[in-house]
Amino acid sequence: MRQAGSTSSPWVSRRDRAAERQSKRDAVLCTAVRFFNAQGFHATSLDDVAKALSVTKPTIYHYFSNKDEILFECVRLGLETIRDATEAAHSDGGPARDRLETFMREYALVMTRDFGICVTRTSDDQLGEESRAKFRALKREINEGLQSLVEEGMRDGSLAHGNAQVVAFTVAGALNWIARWYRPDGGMSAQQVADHTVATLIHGLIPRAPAS
Amino acid sequence: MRQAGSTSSPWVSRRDRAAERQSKRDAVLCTAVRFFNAQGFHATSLDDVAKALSVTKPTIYHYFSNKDEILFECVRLGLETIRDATEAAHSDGGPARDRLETFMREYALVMTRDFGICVTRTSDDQLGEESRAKFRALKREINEGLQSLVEEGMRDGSLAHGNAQVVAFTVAGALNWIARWYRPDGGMSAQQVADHTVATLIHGLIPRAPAS
DNA sequence: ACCTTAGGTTACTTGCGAGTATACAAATCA
DNA sequence: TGATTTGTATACTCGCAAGTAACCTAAGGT
Repeated sequence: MRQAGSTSSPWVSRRDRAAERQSKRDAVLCTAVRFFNAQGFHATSLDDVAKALSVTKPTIYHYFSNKDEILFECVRLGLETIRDATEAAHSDGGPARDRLETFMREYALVMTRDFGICVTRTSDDQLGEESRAKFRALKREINEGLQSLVEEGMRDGSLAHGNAQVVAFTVAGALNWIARWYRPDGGMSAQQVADHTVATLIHGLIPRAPAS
Repeated sequence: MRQAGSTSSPWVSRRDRAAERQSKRDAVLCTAVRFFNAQGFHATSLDDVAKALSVTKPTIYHYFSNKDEILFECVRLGLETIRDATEAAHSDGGPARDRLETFMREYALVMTRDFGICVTRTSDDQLGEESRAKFRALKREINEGLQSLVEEGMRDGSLAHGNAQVVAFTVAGALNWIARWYRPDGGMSAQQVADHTVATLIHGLIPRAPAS
């Protein structure tokens, strides 16, 4: 727990205390997201989460102002990872198709992890006013990033022409769905799932060589 | 309301009364599913639904034994349409690829309608014991049907070789996602969305002719 | 005329879980 | 040493919505 506090004196102060607070906050999120994914948000009481951490509910309220905030922080962690990947895909060089592929793989991997799973299981009616707005904004940002990547690829000829919006949603849907069916103990690694799913989307269902 | 009662005598009886009861049941489902889709299941109270129908809550309990049953009937209506389409796709003749394509289009269309939308917004933690089991069974049946169709296509050469399970989930994910983004007033008809999405999945993202 | 059943109402119970008031202990600060 | 801040617990409030009890009315069967 007591991480990187230069000297390991018993007098932990300022920076260290802040770090400890942060790590406890994180612990709440990690525990909460597992419950949310396993039982659903509404079916999870903060007493459940508290008990799993061997504390009581008011302790949780010491780190978060309400249940909404906890859920939002979970989805934020998932979404920001993906958003950062879109940004990387845009600033990198090379043909759009390659950048898209890299992005898709990263996206798929996030969907095999707790916070990513939470994103797809959360619908915005579970969040209050303000969180909902931020949640939607993040999702829109990601979708626009994905769509503009697709458009770029259609323009530079590395992707087949078509309705970029539909293509973007098709990709997003297939990738998001991973969160619903992937099980770590199911014979495939997360990486394999990501690779196969991306390959399916890229190459399509029908054979390449001699179209029927 | 008084439908097809042969003569339109004021003495409605037996069969007609049963039909009327059924139509009221259906009205509850139609109203409820709209609320569920708009606000989420938990955020919808049966008082809301009752008020929208200009009746009171106990009236609803006259047609359904609890809230679970209402939700389950909604998803059942959506899922059974899809399941029937899988069965049709299996019993029809012709190359598997064509049957798969027809099935996908039908699936996509269901996802633009209320009961289909409800299916993807419902996670099984919202249902009680028994309904949950039936819900899962239906979904599994559909997925197995889809997957075996894919396997058949890979065998007869009308579909590209690959991991049939991943392919099935990729298809299901892309199609299910339609329920999350399609808006009837968004410039595309349901049919167009279905066609474009299916085409994207079938042909893949990269161009067919001169692969870069 | 009378009983029964269907469909509906008003008014209630009830339980769960989010969020809070209050108190307490330990450590840091001055 | 005393004051203040931080983290935690115990024990509560409180509102909402699911589900129920009891009652009413009208129509159909006999």
